[in-house]
Amino acid sequence: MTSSTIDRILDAAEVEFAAHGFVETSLRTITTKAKVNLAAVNYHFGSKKGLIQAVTDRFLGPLTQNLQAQLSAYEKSANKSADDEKELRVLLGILARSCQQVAQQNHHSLAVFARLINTAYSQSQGHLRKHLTYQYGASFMYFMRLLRKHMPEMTNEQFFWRFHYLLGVLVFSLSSSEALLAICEREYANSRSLDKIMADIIPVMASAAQAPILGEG
Amino acid sequence: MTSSTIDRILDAAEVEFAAHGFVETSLRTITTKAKVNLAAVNYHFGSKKGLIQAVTDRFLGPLTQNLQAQLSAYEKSANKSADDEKELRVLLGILARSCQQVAQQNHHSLAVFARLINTAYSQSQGHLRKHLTYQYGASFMYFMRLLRKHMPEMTNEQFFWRFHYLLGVLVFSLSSSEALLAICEREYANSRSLDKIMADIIPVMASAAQAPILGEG
DNA sequence: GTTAGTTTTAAACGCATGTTTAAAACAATA
DNA sequence: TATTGTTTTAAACATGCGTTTAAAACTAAC
Repeated sequence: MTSSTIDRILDAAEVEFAAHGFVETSLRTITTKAKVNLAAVNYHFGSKKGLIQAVTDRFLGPLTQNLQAQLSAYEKSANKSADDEKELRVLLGILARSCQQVAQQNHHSLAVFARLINTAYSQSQGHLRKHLTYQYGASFMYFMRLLRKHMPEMTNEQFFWRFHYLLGVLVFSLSSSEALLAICEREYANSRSLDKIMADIIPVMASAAQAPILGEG
Repeated sequence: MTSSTIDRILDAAEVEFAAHGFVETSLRTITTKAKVNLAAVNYHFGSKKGLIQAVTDRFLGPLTQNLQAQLSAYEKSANKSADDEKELRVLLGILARSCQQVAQQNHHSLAVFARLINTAYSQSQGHLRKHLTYQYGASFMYFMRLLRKHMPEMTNEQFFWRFHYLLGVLVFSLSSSEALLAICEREYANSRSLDKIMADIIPVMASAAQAPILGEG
């Protein structure tokens, strides 16, 4: 079967990328772990860049689809609260659930996804960020519009920044999850899980979203 | 003057590291920008790893010193509020001011520092994280202990996680600051600054710190 | 001015990387 | 079975990297 080669590469790449980042993971490591020939990556994905993009798309495609469905279901539902914080939690919960569902169904690593976003944003040139924005920007605009409704006392610019502060909680927590979970296990003899983190950060993000705005921005 | 070589290397390294990360920045790029010979890095710092550590230490040394001083001054001061959120803001403000002061005085980039923390945490092996913990852990424990006092309704473990969620806001915002500031300029025709971000996130982090704890952790 | 120690320099080394090549193996069709 | 197109393979390629070397240049002390 031909696609098993492709899938094995994607699976191995995802694991290695999550553990060691994109630059520090070599194609030789990936192809060895995937038990395929070194040249297979260039044959099937054209280049390492292509592979990274494929790993991304394999997650973001289903995610945006899932998110879109859940958000429009939410939008159609009648029982909305007047409490902004509550609605923010609902929306952030939808995002979290979407991520978890897609990750579980397709056996993807949330950590690699977070690291990807992290890398995309912190690179100053940001080819990856532009690709993501171009490809999936519309879906996330939808999510942002719904969030925006419950953060009414801000200008658009203030919302832009606040949104990225929230994103920081999510992205950093997931990016560092491996290290943090290990420290937690060692320090508190308590083995948490990524699901627990996801549940944890929803009220944190909701509170952060509603923090007062200081001065004039 | 001999130290000008060392300083020029450190300055150039800081800028390049901030822009392109540690792995993606070559010594050849650094030494070219610093207008020094390629071998100078290995002569003065032993290795690339040593250079990265030197860049770190040049910032973290003064930072912990500054922070320690400001925190003990804070601890000695009498006018404490009973309002936890207010005190959290004061403490987070001290951290922010410390970072800014040290960055400004020594002409360091806050962005590179944030990326360093980011990298240190998201690397699963985390040699850098362990070095930082070992070298500067005590100073930040002090800060954490003071924070802890105003987040009393949590277990130590819950505090550990909450603290890193807050850290996510700071680290992601600063790591991505270059990209975010550029987007903001383009999208809203408004040129913010890093200082504005630092001021912005204090109430956000304070609110996040006080978010309710769900279920049992 | 000679000497001893430090710093700088240009060149090379060894190695790991992403990529390409061309032959081999395989699959499907007629 | 012969043919065609696809996939896999092993080997090689070119490049860029961190590092090392040994000679040169410089600095300071005597």
